[in-house]
Amino acid sequence: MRIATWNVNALTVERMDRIVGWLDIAQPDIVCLQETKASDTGFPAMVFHARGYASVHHGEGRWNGVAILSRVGLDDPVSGFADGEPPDDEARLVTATCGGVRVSSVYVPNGRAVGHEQFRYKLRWLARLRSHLQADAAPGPVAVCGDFNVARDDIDLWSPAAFVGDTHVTPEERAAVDELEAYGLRDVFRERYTGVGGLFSWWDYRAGNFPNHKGMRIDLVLMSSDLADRVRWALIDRNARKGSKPSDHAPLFVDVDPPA
DNA sequence: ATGGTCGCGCAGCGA
Repeated sequence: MRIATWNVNALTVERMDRIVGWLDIAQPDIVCLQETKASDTGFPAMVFHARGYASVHHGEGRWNGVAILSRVGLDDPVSGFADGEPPDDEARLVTATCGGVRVSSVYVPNGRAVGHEQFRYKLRWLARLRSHLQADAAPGPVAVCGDFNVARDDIDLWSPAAFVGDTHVTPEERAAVDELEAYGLRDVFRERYTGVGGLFSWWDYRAGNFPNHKGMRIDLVLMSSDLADRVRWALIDRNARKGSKPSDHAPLFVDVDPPA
């Protein structure tokens, strides 16, 4: 079973062509999308349906927006946090059961600048994600996939010096993701490429950063151990970042023996 | 060269 995550940076016409073309080539079974920037009524569910994918979308229109596509079933969808607290103002989380896996598509707030109100929101949001996972917990494997806007280690940066004092790399942000690992989720891509640098999932559009290999690894697939132990391989599909009108993120996919 | 490019939506902000 192939599980993918991709921050697509809006579902423009050109971007939809890319996504559909990528589905045809990569043949993922489950896809978590972020930054659809679509309303729920504007989400092109029929395009995905025609390719054999059921879908759930949680959107707000101009900004954010997350979705899950699945061709191995899609049940019990939940939009946003399931912790019983007041709903988040922004559409950044959607959860569903696909192929026996409880899958969440997450778009963690960017944080804007260290100390900014949006930075505090980011830290609160990551803490609340853990509460959500605990509240949503049921027996069986879990996969939390998406744009975490956190580079977990300096090896996930093209240049650690370039990010001193910036968001995405602070101890507080990294600790917030470590808390998810303490809860029992594993960064399965990094497990397969221990100590290997230069493996990025996002590149700034500006200044030729992509051809110059100036990127960050901020998109993650976190899996519960029962699933992480069954991973066969993982790949960031850098080819999908090439050419005209790309997203600024590349898709990450993980192949796993399906749960028993 | 301390900027650069996108998307949204029609100015300028957010990433």
